[in-house]
Amino acid sequence: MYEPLFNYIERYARAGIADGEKDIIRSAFELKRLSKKQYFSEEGKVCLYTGFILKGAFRQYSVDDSGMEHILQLAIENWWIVDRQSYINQTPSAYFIEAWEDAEVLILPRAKLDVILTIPAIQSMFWQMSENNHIAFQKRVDDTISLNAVKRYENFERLYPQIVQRFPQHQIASYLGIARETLSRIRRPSSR
Amino acid sequence: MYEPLFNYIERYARAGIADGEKDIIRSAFELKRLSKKQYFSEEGKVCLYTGFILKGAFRQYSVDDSGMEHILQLAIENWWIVDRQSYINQTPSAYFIEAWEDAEVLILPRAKLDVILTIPAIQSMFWQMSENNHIAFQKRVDDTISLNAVKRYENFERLYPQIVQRFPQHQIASYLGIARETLSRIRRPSSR
DNA sequence: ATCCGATTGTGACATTTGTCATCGTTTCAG
DNA sequence: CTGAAACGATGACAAATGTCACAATCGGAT
Repeated sequence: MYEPLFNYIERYARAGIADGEKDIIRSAFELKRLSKKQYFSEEGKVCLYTGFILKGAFRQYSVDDSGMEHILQLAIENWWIVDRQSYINQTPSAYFIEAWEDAEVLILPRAKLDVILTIPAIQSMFWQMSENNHIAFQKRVDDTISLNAVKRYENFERLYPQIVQRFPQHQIASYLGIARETLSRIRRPSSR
Repeated sequence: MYEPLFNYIERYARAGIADGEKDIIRSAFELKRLSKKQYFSEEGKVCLYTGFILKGAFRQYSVDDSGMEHILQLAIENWWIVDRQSYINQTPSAYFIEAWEDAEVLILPRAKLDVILTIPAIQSMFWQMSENNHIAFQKRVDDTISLNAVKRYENFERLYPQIVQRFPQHQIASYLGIARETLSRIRRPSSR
């Protein structure tokens, strides 16, 4: 059950994990199952866990004054889900994180974070993650201010083909910051 | 000369720095002066330094196929400038970082990064910075996909009033992902 | 002081994208 | 199996934003 996590850590930390360290990790993470549409965390509540997705798909979104949802992140297997701001500072979250398919997640409570950070491979993995995350967000901002709807979608499709398969179109549209009708038209054969 | 940096570290790390540690920091950072329009780092070249701005203002931007500039970041005193991707991995950068006013920067070569990371306060400051940076980018993405041009500008103006004062309008427009004419119209009295 | 480039403002118009209404299709719980 | 809800497509139109052209203004270098 923990294997995908161990693999992930070793890949990103570019270092092995000792058996003793694996025990620490096993005692820090816990398995949680969520069914479709169940919340991993909610707006107004503290995000209690960092989750490593073993199975399933999630979306993280905010809801504006007019009730419109804006999708900030879509995630599938081997991705992490968490509202860092809320999780780290234990403050109320501005986002919902919702299972979009029945899911299995390894969850890490905030208090256990400091424990596993004593493991060098974990530290180095988190640095790397933080780095990658930064780069991805920077790229997303760059794309959003530079490209029109068509190119943003083509880009997204190229980068995350699996995501496109597993989420409905109107959620992809929301992620890209365009109306669902616009995405529907973009996907129409004539324009591609 | 190093005082603003020490203050910054102590504020973000929420911890003091010992005198010995200050010496390490002093020997890791070096002062660099740049005049207006001088590059701190360039597209295609490795970003050699992380810079802490003592004085002046910088912009980080990419240039697309049609020669259009897209501003990813604007920065002034007490901010950091670096293309993390390029700096960390020592790979060619996709961005230009340019002084927009005559500037003084404390620069940290990549090789010295590991040295100062042995100082706990520095580690903790970098975690915090990384955290804040993540939150800011996440917010920027959220704003960009959720809000129209007027609200994005109002937002920006409220968040970074100093920046608005010190950069020309067309660069603010580029940062916000709108045409300079559009921003000019937004700022026209009638609409506010 | 003066000149030149950078910056800003503005009108006219084009293009992109959003909004609204509606319909057909798919999915899924009971 | 079946009905309701979710999803996706599409036309008509509206609104937002971009593009182009040009004028006005500002600001620094000589």
